[in-house]
Amino acid sequence: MEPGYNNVSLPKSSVLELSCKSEYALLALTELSLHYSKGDPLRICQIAADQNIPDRYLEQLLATLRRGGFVKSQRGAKGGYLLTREPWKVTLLDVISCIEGFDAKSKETKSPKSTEGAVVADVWKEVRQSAESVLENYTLQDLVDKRNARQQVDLMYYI
Amino acid sequence: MEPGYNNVSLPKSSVLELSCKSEYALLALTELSLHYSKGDPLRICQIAADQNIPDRYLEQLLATLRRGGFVKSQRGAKGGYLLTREPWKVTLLDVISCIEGFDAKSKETKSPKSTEGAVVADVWKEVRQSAESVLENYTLQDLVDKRNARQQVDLMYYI
DNA sequence: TACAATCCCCACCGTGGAACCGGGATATAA
DNA sequence: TTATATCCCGGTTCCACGGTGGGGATTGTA
Repeated sequence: MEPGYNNVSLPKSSVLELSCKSEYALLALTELSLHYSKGDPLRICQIAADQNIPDRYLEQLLATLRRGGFVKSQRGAKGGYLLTREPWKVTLLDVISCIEGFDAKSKETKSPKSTEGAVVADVWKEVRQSAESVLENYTLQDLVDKRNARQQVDLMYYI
Repeated sequence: MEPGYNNVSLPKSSVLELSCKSEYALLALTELSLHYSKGDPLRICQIAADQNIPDRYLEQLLATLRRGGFVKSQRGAKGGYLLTREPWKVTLLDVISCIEGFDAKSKETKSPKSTEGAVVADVWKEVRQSAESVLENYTLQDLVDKRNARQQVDLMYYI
């Protein structure tokens, strides 16, 4: 058998964690959401500096988000990025699906041959759906709101 | 900044998937659960053949499970592996935590510096807990039961 | 005691993704 | 035209995963 993956119901993957990539993307989109009411674009290096993200890496992620229709870009001087949708209309699942690219991945259940394999695959599916339902219940606006609430608390502790 | 990981609340890793490793481990433990009432051990190559798992790889996983206290081994001729606990007392979360080794990982929240980082980290945590709660609600015995139920159905379709 | 069966341990390899970095082309405002 | 941005293509490093190999230790059985 060739190296790589054996015939199981799983594609590749690893642990039950969300990637740094997705976190960066959400941080950037939060920043853009905060800036949404004003119509001027935000530069990559601006977002990167504010959120402490390597700018060249962020560039790639924003490109993915642009292809996914979450942001639009304006090139040239005074250019940058803008949200295309209202922050309260974008769920975290939307974003993460785009970044991790598992839209095209929902078809790979691979028909596990053993009965046990199918049973485990069912559990896997349930776990994933449970995680996705959490992500589906938050929008970018929620992140902004949580951020503001937390800053209030931080401020109170500071005084 | 040196290459590798930037300072975010996430460790490494990737998507919301469970690994092949964990699936193999659960399949093997299901097999051992089926055999639990009889007291004789199961050989690695036996489990591997039944579940279609590469035996040399399964050996490593069983070693991990042994160190985790889920199975015990009997060496020498007529040796093999046995469950140490009753199948209904072992949750899938127990097993997967052992295999993926994220018991020692719950401390690495890395104190994200930005408020937004903390907000995203909260969501991450919630997602993880949601996934874990699903895994916590199933035991090895449940896998056996689901397997038997599914085999009934398969049999009906066969007739 | 010899021997075969079986687990044990350590080391290795290939692949693919994550997280970056660089350089040059292109578009745009001033 | 020039400074400022994004765009695009590529490369690099690191590491976990999936899998393989070899030799050693242990144990039942003849």
